[in-house]
Amino acid sequence: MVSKPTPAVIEAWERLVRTEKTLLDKVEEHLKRAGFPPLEWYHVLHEVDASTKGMVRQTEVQDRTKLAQYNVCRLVDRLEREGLVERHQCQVDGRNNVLVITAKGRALRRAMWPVYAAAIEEHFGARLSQADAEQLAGLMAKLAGT
Amino acid sequence: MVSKPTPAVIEAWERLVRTEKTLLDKVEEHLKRAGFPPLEWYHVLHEVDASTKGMVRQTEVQDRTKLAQYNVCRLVDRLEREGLVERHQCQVDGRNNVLVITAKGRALRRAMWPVYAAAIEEHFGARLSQADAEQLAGLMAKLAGT
DNA sequence: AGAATTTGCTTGCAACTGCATGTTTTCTAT
DNA sequence: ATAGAAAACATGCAGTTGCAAGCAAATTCT
Repeated sequence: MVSKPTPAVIEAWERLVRTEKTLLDKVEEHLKRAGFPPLEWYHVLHEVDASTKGMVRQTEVQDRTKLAQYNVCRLVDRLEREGLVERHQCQVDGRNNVLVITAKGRALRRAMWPVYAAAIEEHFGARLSQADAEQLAGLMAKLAGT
Repeated sequence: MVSKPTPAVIEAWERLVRTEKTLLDKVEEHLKRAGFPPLEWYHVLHEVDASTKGMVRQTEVQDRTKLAQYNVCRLVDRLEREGLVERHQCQVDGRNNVLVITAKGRALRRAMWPVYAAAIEEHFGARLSQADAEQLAGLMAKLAGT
């Protein structure tokens, strides 16, 4: 049986939802002002770039970015069209796509990071102590289970 | 000058973004399964219903939901089309719209709440202690400034 | 007062998302 | 070995969002 949320929980939820949206908007705005594509592009490029030898299965990206399957599919379409990643069929399991980041893709990711990082720091990091950051990470970990 | 985010800050940021998205998806899914409209509808109805005499200026809704202006405009279009709110021109300042919730709108909001609340509790509240919830609210407050 | 600016809201168009479904490849159970 | 189920990806269509531009009421400045 599921009981009702306490007022403190509701309060925390509302703040979480509102604050996170505001932060994302601000970060997106930084990227846009710098002439870069949306945050999701970065996240996908990051996943591909960060994984072994710059290749991942598409489904892996899905899991890690929490994007819907069809959104990853179409986002990869766009990335591919821009020459930022390549899509190959997996040799081992023919159902999978293997994504490979290109030099251009890696360059874009590298160029975006300083802007992204500065935005994170300005709107997020600068307002938190080290302990705060760890606390927040801990709370998110609690929320992320199953 | 803006310095770079520390690893702890980056970690917290990534977890925040990913976890929040996951939670929102889960909550949305609950509403959908119960045959209700999206969360944003609830949020807007909530703002209108919760304010004095069930009316607010549209711009107020914008501020409180953090939705873009054109999104509020079009979301209100849909709510109006469904007979959930009414849009009137403000007597005092002709630029403003005043939103008035209808009986139907109020009823929908009331019907949605138990489902929404249960989802919040299941995926969020149940994983946090009272102290956790307060801590999280506190952290969000720090992040929400200016 | 009259022009210029600001504020609040709307809208055409293009891009993106969600839903439902389809296709192909692999896995499972008999 | 084979039928049935599942996993991974793609896609047509309708609905939603973002951008840029627009309009109208109020405020500010000269």
